[in-house]
Amino acid sequence: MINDKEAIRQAVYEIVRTIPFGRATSYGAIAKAIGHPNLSRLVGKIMSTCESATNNMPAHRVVNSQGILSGREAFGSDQEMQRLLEAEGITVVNNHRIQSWKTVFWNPLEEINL
DNA sequence: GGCGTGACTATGG
DNA sequence: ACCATAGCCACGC
Repeated sequence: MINDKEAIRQAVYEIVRTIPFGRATSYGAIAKAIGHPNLSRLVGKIMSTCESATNNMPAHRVVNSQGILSGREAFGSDQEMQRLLEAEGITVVNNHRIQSWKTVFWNPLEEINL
């Protein structure tokens, strides 16, 4: 092992960049996908420091397990995360929760275990 | 090493 | 739907 911390961050970035347009996933799902099912909070931490605006990182497609936009405060403006989601056809109810979350949800494990 | 914090999650009232 | 609680664990002080 070279550097766990860095490896995890890179793995998270890869998964996030793999989320298809118009879909979204959760912190816990990403944590599982990288083999660390208990590190959902760390995934959130990584997203908060990923500089999505300047890093080609669709961090707006990552929400919590209920489809709630728990990270919307980190996008500069209050409605930026919702705006980005709706720009790709995802409806957000009251700047809070993704509508039809069950169908919008994309499981990275399905992509990995093809 | 202790302690508070957090873009978390599951469960229960 | 909302709030509280408990488990979780890296991170920074």
